[in-house]
Amino acid sequence: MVIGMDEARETGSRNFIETEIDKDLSEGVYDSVHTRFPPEPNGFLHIGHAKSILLNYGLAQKYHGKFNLRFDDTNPTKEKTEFVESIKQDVAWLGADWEDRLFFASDYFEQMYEAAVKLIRKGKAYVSDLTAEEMREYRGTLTEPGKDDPNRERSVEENLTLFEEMKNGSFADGEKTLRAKIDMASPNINMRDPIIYRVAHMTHHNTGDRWCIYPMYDFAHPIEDAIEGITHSICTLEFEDHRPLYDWVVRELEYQAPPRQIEFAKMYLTNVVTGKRYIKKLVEEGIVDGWDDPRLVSIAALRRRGFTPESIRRFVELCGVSKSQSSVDYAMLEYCIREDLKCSRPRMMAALDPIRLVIDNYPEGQTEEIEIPNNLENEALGKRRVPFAREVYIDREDFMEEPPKKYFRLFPGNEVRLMNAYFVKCTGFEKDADGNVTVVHAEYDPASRGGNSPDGRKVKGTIHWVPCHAAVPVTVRLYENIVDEEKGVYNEEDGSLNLNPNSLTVLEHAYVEPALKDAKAYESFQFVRQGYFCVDYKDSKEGALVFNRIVSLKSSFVLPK
RNA sequence: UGGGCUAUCGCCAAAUGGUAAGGCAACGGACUCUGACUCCGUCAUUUCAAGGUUCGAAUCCUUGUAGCCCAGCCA
Repeated sequence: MVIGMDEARETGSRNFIETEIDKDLSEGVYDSVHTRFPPEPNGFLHIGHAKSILLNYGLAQKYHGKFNLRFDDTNPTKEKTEFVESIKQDVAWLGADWEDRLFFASDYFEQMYEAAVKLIRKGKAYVSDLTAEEMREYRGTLTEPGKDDPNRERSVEENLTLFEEMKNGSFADGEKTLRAKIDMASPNINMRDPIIYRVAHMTHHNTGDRWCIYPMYDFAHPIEDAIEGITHSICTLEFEDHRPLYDWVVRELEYQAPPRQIEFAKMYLTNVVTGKRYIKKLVEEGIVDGWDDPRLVSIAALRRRGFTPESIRRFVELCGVSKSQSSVDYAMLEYCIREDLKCSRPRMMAALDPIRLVIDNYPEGQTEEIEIPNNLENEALGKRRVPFAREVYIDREDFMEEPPKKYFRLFPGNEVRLMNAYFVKCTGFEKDADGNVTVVHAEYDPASRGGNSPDGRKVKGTIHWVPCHAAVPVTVRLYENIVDEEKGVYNEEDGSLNLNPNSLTVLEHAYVEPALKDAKAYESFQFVRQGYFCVDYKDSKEGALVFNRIVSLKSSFVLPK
């Protein structure tokens, strides 16, 4: 809750990264904070990236520092320009403002080349002739130390010449590499003379054919950070083992006030898939539309599903930051979108599985307009007028021929309120040959207009309705998580997924209020009664309303089977 | 089995030697023109385990246990 979070701030509760930053600031290591989000443009962003983006951006905000967006595009074999645009769009949508600081690692290739030359001159790097396979053999194993490269003691002059030849295209891919000279016996494999430059004759999305040698991540990243004046280089846990190398690079290159790497645990969510491999499989098998299918958790999918940037920001903040590997309950995300929409969006009526309700004592041909507040908890959202007539659609769930105990919606003889309209009392119903209820009959109390009876009598139930003559027919798509809630995410043994067969439900004959004909007027709305929230028309590919099932039906009345 | 990291409620997560916050979920109850929302209440004598130090330990020490990461010319 907001209160809880404010209290946490007041009591000085901070995450461990803030604690580290406070220390750096008070010790004068840095006098300001500068962070960055450094994606490789090789795919689409998902909820896990949102944590990194918002963490880095949030830190910059909190400390009145700066935040950069930088594409870490040092490997032309994997990167594409199309991803650059989608990533920019997602980062901007989340509200992380990089202002004028959009950078590309590839713009620093010249400086990286110079840095490599500097290392060679210092005797800290050398050109290797080893093949990939030999390299692996020389590296040793987790338990055995590696062996020195036969070229390890090449002269500075020779290394300089060879490296320049590498740059000039004299060698084929894989023929030569540039290695840092550190320690082949280090227990940390990353320190066993890591490769810092490789040859790759390939067109780069940004630099074209200008280069045929490309720096490796471990060499490039600290340089990128240092060039941009990053103070805290925040990354995920798997890079912990790389930190000694990061520090080695900035030390050997003699940067002043070099950046500091701090690692945090990635965000995992229950019942979702983020792995490219699994998503690829789902797409190929036609189970989902693509990477932005609302059942997935890419940023674009969440956007289509109706999540707001605010709800995701809140979610990330609520989850916190730590170094313990953890998996956040999907219910937490649902809570966040509910919280955001609750007071900020109009609440509308709909009949997802409609049956007709005929009010027999309401004059035929008569209509009137009922004024309904858009959101009782937020008067600023105003009111709308909904036409009312003798026949309205109600949801099938709101009527029962033989009600169980404690059912207080419509059943023969019972009186309920049509929301904001009238009290109606059920007088009968009709069935088709198959025994399905087709029409419910009722009589209304004209004195109860607006939803209250002057005689003060109460009804226990209030139900949604839409006028038959003016309702808007729609197709509704209900999305649930693709992964089975009970069985968990996937079988780690064989990599198979436990799919939820109900992840997409299409309702062909639903009706919504007339106001929704002009759907653009409402970015999203709530339809709480049936446990559904929020629609997203704008991004809807087929023009259907997209409902997001985020309130568990378990918490409302469930019809007995 | 070498190195690195992590272990606090079903799920996140605070507490930095001073006597276990908070949120999600769950469960009671009140309220209600959406069985929603809101509100009130319950939910760790104990912090992976066992020892030890201390007036005092989730925090320090010892020994275990479990999980994650690392042997790409990926990031």
